[in-house]
Parts: sequence; structure tokens; C-alpha cells
Amino acid sequence: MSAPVVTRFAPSPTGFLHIGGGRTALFNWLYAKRHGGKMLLRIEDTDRERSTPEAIDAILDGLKWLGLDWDGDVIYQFARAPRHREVAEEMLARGRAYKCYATQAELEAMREKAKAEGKPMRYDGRWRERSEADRQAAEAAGLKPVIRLKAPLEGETVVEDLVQGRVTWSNDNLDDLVLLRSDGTPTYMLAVVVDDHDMAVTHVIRGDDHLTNAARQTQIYQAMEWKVPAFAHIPLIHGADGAKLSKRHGALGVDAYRALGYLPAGLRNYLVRLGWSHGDQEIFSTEEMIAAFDLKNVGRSPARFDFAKLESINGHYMRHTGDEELLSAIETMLPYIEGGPALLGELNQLRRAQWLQAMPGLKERAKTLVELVEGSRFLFATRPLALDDKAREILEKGGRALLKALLNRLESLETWDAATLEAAVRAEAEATGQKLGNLAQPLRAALTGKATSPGIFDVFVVLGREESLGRIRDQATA
RNA sequence: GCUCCCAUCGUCUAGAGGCCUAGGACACCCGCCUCUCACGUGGGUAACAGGGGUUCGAAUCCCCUUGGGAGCGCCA
Repeated sequence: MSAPVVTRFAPSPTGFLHIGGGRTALFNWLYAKRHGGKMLLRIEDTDRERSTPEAIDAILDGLKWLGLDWDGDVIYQFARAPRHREVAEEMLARGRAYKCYATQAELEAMREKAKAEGKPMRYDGRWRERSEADRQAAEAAGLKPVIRLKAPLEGETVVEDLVQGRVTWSNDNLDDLVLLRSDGTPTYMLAVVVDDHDMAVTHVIRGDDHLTNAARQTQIYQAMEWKVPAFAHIPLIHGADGAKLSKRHGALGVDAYRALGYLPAGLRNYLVRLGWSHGDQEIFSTEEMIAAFDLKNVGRSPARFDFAKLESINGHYMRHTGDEELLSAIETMLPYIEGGPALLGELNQLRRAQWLQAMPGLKERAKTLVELVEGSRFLFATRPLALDDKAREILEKGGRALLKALLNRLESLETWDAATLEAAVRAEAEATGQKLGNLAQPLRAALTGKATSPGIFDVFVVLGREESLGRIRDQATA
């Protein structure tokens, strides 16, 4: 029986959870779920200068909104520094690491020289085999050492990557990396390895940008004689122009996608298809996603972020989401958009009921919750309605006259349902020899203030008799 | 500069030597449906980066070129 799968998502809280990180988290989550394992969450906050509690909150909030949960408590890497130090000391004791007293100036000179000679920029190992006397002399001179890994000089280091395949580095391209800084704090490279080992992580699924780190980390595992976890380096997400994702492109925090009106399920579906595929299938329920997900169908080339496709998928989810659920999604989104809180304040029982009633016609016409809210404005509008340009044009070019004629018919209706209303308007159209659209558009303009809306007879019903007639009268007599 | 990775329609991708006259989705164009806009639906434009091999046969394997990307810190 193989060990249970343990994955982890390990963001550093130096910024918000961006879309690439969101996808990495999703892949880790899916892989863990797929294999009945666990996904752990570790906050890599060892950079005390740049880590902020706000960023930690944003990351946790973003994951929760995306619907990705983790097992156990959140692990904070900084709190584990003593353990990291302990491992560094152990490596020293085992002769797999050594103290290095090279100064920043020496290091800088080394880099300059390498550059000038066209050689790889790497530490030359000058303290690898120094005598005890040299070390004492350095200490006496007040130098604080770092602890470096005594990396293998010959042979090669191999990473068997579940996505990238077998990747090989010649060891003379890998230098003796720093494990412990001169101030006694661990470096990222050490901390990651120690934490992943201690957390019993079996699968490290992360961005492609860590591929070369995997080689160096493998050397640390080997020095400690620890089992190397399986690696899976997934390709990065690029902006629409192919360049690295930046704030300008779509590397927005996932919270921004919430404010843009995307549904978590829609975003997840879009994200899972970025780099991964399952034949021709485009839409996946969460269960299908879990059942179908694997690493071998993750591609190796970077993908561009495409808002048009995200919108399309999100639109699909909007149409297939229940009305009540959609309304509550709107309510959780409203606080994050302009004018949202005010709208939220107007959401009384009556309004909710109306909105719910109009939802089937509304959700079919929106690709995002923001668009849905936009299309719902007429529900909340108060008389006399403000008209947009197209609605005004319809009314001014003969629309008002038509409304006057219609008004009598409508006012005399006994029942107020879609079928009755449609019959009445059609009767008027026939009597005057016009197309239904000729009458529908002025009605739409009067009722919604716009030239587009859900079916006009549904609008009549949602608005109710009094409000509908009032809005028509406003325009007919204007 | 050095190391590593990548390369199919505009975009996301299917394709694991013959099933490919290269499939699907988004976007785009033209229809149908229709009270508007959508939805739905029918159809269309559009790709194997280039060059060498290997093979009876290559989008699929190998090499080179070109083009992208990532990493080269006492950052993570």
C-alpha cells in the first residue's frame, strides 16, 4: 500500500493571492481529492520584511471564496525556524554542509568575474575545505558565517517531474547554496525542504518557476537522506499578450475576480482547463473535475489568460445556477462593487421576491454577476424612470403615441399575467397592422428605461400592474 | 552570459507513427429562432514555427535553427 497522498499549497504572503496561485492551489486541491489525500496550507512568511498580515488574510479569504479548503491548521513557516536551524546543524555535523565566511564583496566579485568570463554565476566553494585555523581566524576577525550545502561536485542531479518528465542538471552547474544565513535564519531552500519533509508531503505541485529549485532541493533531501517527494511543475499563466502576468494583464488578486462578478465555480472551471485537459470536455462539475484530474494530462507550455473564454464559461454557470443561489451569490458580491452596498440596503422582502421572479430571464442575459445586476436596475428604479439614449430615441420617434394607444387596452385588463398581456398587445398590433416589435420596444423603453431587457411580458408581471401602468403613463403623457 | 523548460487555429486545447482531408471550445463571420438583447441552433474562416533526418508512413521520434518562458541572491 502506498503512502496517502499529501499535497500542499505554499504561498508567500508578500502580496495577494493572484490567479496563478489560485490555479496552483486548485491543482493541489484536486490532486489530493482525487486520491483521497490531504492538501495542507503553509504560509511562507520567512521574509519578515515583506510578509504582511493583510496579505495572509487576503490569501485565506481568496482560497475560501474559490471554494478550496485545506486540511488541518495553517502552518506558518517562520514559526518553524528553530527546526530549520536544527537541520542545518545536523547537516554540518554529518559533513554535508560547511561554514562559509565569504563576504558580500567577495561574492560580488565572484559574480562579476563569472559574467566577464561568460561562465555561470555561482559560488566557487572557497570555504569548502578550509582548515580549522582559517575558520578561527575568520571568527576572530568578526566574520559571521553562513552554512552552505556541500553539494556534489560531479555527476548529475535528476528530477523526475510528473509534468515535465525527467530533467537533468550537471552538478557542476549547481553551486553550494546557503542553508542558514549569517544571522542564523534559514533560507527558503532549506525551509521548504524541511517543512515538506516534516509535513510528510508526497507531491509538490507548484509553478514552473520552481523547476530549477527542485534540483537544489533534491540535493538537500539527498544530503539528509530523506525521501524526495514527487514533483510536478505546472506551466505558468501569461497575460493575453504572452508576457508574464502582471497587474496590467489579469494577475489580479482572486478577490478582484469576485468583484468582477465571476462565480467561484466558473472561475475554477476556467482555471482547470488552463494547462489541463480531459479530451474534448470543457465543462466539469466539481465531482467530475476531481474524478478526472490527473497530472499526466497537464501540458508543459504556458497558457495565456483569456477573459473572453472566462466570461463564456461563467455565463454557462450563471445560466445553470439556481435562482436563489444566484441571488445569494449577488449578495456576497455586492459589498465589493461600486454602488453595491446601497443596492444591498434596498433589498427588502418585496425586492428579493421580485428579483427572484425575474431571475430566469435575467441570468440568461448576463455573463457575470455585475452584468446581471446591471440588467436588474429597472427593478429598483423609481418613477419617473431615467432613460438611456436608445430608450429615449425609441420613445421620441413615435413611441409615445403608440403607448397612448396601448394604455387604454392595458388599463382595462382584468388579469395581469404574461399570456393576457401578450394577447392584448398582439391584438393592438393586429388592429393597427404593425409588428409586435413595434409595440414591444416602446413598452420596453417605458418600463425599463433601456432598449434591452428580458421578455417584455415578464417584465410587466414582475413590476406589477400599478407600477407598470404608472411607468407607461409617465412616458405616454410626457 | 550560463542552466533548464516549452512550441497544433487569434486564444484554451485534442492528438501518445497510419483512425488527421488535424477534432472540440472561446472569439469572429453568415443564417435560423425571435417583442429587444441574450440563450439555443445550422454553417463558415482559421493551426501542426522553419530546416534536416529516422520510417513503407510523422503533428506525433531524433538533430539543428528560430521564437517564447523560467531560474541563476545570506528573496520566496
